[in-house]
Amino acid sequence: MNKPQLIYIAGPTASGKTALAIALANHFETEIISCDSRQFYEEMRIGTAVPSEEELGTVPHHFIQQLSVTTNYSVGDYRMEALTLLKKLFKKHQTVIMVGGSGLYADAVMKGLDEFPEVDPAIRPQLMAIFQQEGIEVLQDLLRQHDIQHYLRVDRNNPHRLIRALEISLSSGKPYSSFIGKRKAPDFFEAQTVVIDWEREELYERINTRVDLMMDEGLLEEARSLHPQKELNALQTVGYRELFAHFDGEYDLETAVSEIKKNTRRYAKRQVTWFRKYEDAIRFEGGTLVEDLIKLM
RNA sequence: GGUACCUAAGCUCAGUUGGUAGAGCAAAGGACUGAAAAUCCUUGUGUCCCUGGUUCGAUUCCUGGAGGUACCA
Repeated sequence: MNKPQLIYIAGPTASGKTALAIALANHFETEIISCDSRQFYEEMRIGTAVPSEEELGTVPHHFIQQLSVTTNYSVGDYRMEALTLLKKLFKKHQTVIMVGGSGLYADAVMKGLDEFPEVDPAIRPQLMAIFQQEGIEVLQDLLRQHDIQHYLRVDRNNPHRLIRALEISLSSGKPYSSFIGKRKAPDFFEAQTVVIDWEREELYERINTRVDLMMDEGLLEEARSLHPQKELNALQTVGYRELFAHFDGEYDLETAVSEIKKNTRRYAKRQVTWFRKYEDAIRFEGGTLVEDLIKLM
């Protein structure tokens, strides 16, 4: 018997993934799982462009607004839940659609993730305090002591990377690098990626237009209600941060909106970079008829 | 209409005592294993407005012109 198939719809923000995923799900009479790390949070609706009520009504969606912004959630959690769900879905469907712009999350499902030990939650705040008070050199020195191998290959100016490696090394007593390189891709399905490409200029036009639309739909109010929680990880998100800065008096509203547009464009660029490495992906120009793509597959 | 100042990278500007130029921002490229819409790295050739002149050599000095800004009429 053929293995079931996961079709992953990738593409930068505002490329039209949602509509394509729904069209494909209808065609295959199946369901959709999201791998958009911000659409998980129920309090963020407008700024993350979650599918409309109507769209959600047509096809069953999973991992959409199932969490509160106060939840601590990570790729590891997502991967486990997504694989469990996929096993269930594949009992009913030969094909399932995954859609979303968080490349790391998609890769965690399709290519696997290494197993790391639980970390003591007290460690990260301590490391962050060291970083803020004493500078990154201290983190670099610590990593050199605890994991010389990883020290030699990490991006040493990146505090997130240093802190993650250190919290694993310190709480397990074993170097971070001793845990990596063992991951395996899950073998109970085949994955096929579809990447939506746009001319850069056209994509940027779509982004600018969409940000204006979000403002019309009430993004300002949505952000205002989240402002008191602005320190939460889930709220380190384009479209919210800039408005928080506006509420804090850092920008006038007009500047905040143009910053949102700029930061969204930059985000899209990073996504494009990530998706370029998907060598086996089917690529097609944004705006192509969905019917043509279905024929192609 | 007159006077003064300006014209330099996509934008805002620094600079060259005459030897063809560099910052910030924007932008582009890249990395990515539990913070990922996060975080981090790399990248600056452009008729120095046009036209004559002086000079071995002009983006730089001088003449004329165009556009802009301010003030005076």
